[in-house]
Amino acid sequence: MPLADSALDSHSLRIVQALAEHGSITAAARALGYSQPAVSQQLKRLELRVGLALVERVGRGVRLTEAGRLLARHARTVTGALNAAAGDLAELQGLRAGLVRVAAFPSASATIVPRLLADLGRRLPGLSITYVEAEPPEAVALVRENRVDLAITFSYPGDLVDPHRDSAEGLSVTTLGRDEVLLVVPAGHRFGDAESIDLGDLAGERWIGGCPRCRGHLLELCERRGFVPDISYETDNVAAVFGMVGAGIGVAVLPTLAIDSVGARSGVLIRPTRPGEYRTLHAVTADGAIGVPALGETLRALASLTVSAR
Amino acid sequence: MPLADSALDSHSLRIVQALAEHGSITAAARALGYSQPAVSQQLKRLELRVGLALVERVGRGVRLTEAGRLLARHARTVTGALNAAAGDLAELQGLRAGLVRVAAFPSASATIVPRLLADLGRRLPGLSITYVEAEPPEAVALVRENRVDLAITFSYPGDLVDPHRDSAEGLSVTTLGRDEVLLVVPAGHRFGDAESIDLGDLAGERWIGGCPRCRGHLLELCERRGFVPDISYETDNVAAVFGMVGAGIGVAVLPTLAIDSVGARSGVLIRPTRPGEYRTLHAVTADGAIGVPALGETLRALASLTVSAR
DNA sequence: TAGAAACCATAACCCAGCGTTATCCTTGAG
DNA sequence: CTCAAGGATAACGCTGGGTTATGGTTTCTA
Repeated sequence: MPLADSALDSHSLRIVQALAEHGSITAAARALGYSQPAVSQQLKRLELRVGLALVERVGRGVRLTEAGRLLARHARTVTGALNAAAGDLAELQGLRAGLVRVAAFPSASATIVPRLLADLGRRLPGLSITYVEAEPPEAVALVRENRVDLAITFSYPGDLVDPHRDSAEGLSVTTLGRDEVLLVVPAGHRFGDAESIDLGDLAGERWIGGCPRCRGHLLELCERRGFVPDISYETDNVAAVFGMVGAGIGVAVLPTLAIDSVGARSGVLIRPTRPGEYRTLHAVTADGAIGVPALGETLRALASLTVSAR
Repeated sequence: MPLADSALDSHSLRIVQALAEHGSITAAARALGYSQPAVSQQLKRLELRVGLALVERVGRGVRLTEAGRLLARHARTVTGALNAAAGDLAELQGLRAGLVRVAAFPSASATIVPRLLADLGRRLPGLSITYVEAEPPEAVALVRENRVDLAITFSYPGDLVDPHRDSAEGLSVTTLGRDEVLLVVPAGHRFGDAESIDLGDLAGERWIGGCPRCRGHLLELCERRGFVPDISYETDNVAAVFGMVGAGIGVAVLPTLAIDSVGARSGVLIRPTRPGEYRTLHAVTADGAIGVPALGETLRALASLTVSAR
């Protein structure tokens, strides 16, 4: 069969295209969600199949040869055609199934998601929604794997690990709004009467760490204030955080959604930080999927809910 | 990543397209060179990935659903783009490498191929040719696998096994000419003085079978004349056939190329059959590959050689 | 009406492609 | 000169995708 059938395939072309766009094997790998050796080996195998060099070493990097550039140009056509097919299929799927599969992190489960489901239930009774709880990296992976249509995620300023895998390649990421990060201190705390509390003033306190990403953010916040927090306990369980703070074991920072998810608790005070801290909420979908009517409606509903939540 | 990246790939689309073109999973499998379960399972996996039915059972066959037809339409674009890429790459390869890889059956090795190599050597000194001997089915497989650029094959009228695998899908098959099939009888044979010999007149003779395909053809020839040949010996070795015929052990039919490949032999007479019998010679290349200048030149040279060989 | 052929689905099995991690080498920047 | 960035290679494991075997259903033919 022709070269196209035995040597060229869409996956290989996608890799050549990523190399053309990102300039290095390492960057292309990151963009595609593979390791650097994976891309290096794939290119090597493709070169063997087509019988031509596609990349050449230049210094410590590589560049595409003429043959490689030729393939990269064709790759755009091929992936464009595949995306068009996927878009049409997704549209057919959306029209037919009227189904939107949603994933979100735990504190959204008790706050945003119930309101979203209620709102959509009223306005689009024929729409089916499935929901699974997943932290942002896992939720994004589910979108990439087409197991979920919409992921609600969050990111902190300065996050070193991008939940969208260093690149939103193949994803459509929409900012939904900000979720304020607040201090939780025991009732009767010496700064409890303040309208807001400077984090630096809590340098000597013991801290309750939250989820790994929240903890990472806490570390960064405190570092900016010039101290390293003494984290005595770590738990993802928001109610447990409240319990410990209420018992005077330490203080914590929690996002508003997390606080709202367990409701008001006696024995603790909640105060904004000075300056204010926030995390950003995102809606993540697959490229092209937004053309699916059901998903479009869901995103619009979600956006309006999170605007009013600000 | 979008559906295109995780669920849709060119290989899957090629299978959907083959089903659209050939009408059944069995026929699509034949066209693609796979077994029927292989295609059936691929379609099943694709359906799971895209989350839609692509085929539905109708009687003992299947037909494409709306989603399947949608994908088949897109498949034409995708495979067209891949073929364009392959064509450009092959052209670049041909221009650069100046290499043509040839495969042909044994009796061509001693006749057509040396003349081809000599002719091209004179006219295109910069061209490199590699040659491997292979019977037609194997030679065609080498073309399909892109291990060979050009295969010289033959077929007999009524061949039940098509060396091009039931379909020339992905191949370009050019008729080169006819190769007359002749009778080889011992010198002094009772019909040796005749200008040509009716096969029916040799019904009572003992026969020397040739290669499996030649033998198959012999059986068919004789069946048309109303008898079943008594095949005493079977060998692919043309010289051995001559030796046995010369020793009076039996008679044989051999194509002209086979006869020419070992040259004239004493002790045997060579006569045309009445009516004349022929096999057809073909040049087989991959679709699109003919655009490669070096291969184009080789094909032209081959065609002119085999025209003058008629 | 019965048997055979055509077509498809499924199961079990095997293997090669394709990802990973580990590690080393080369190049370039500071 | 040292360290970081980028790439290549090796070893390993896993899974997708092919095979054969086989059974079921449908349709055609005698």
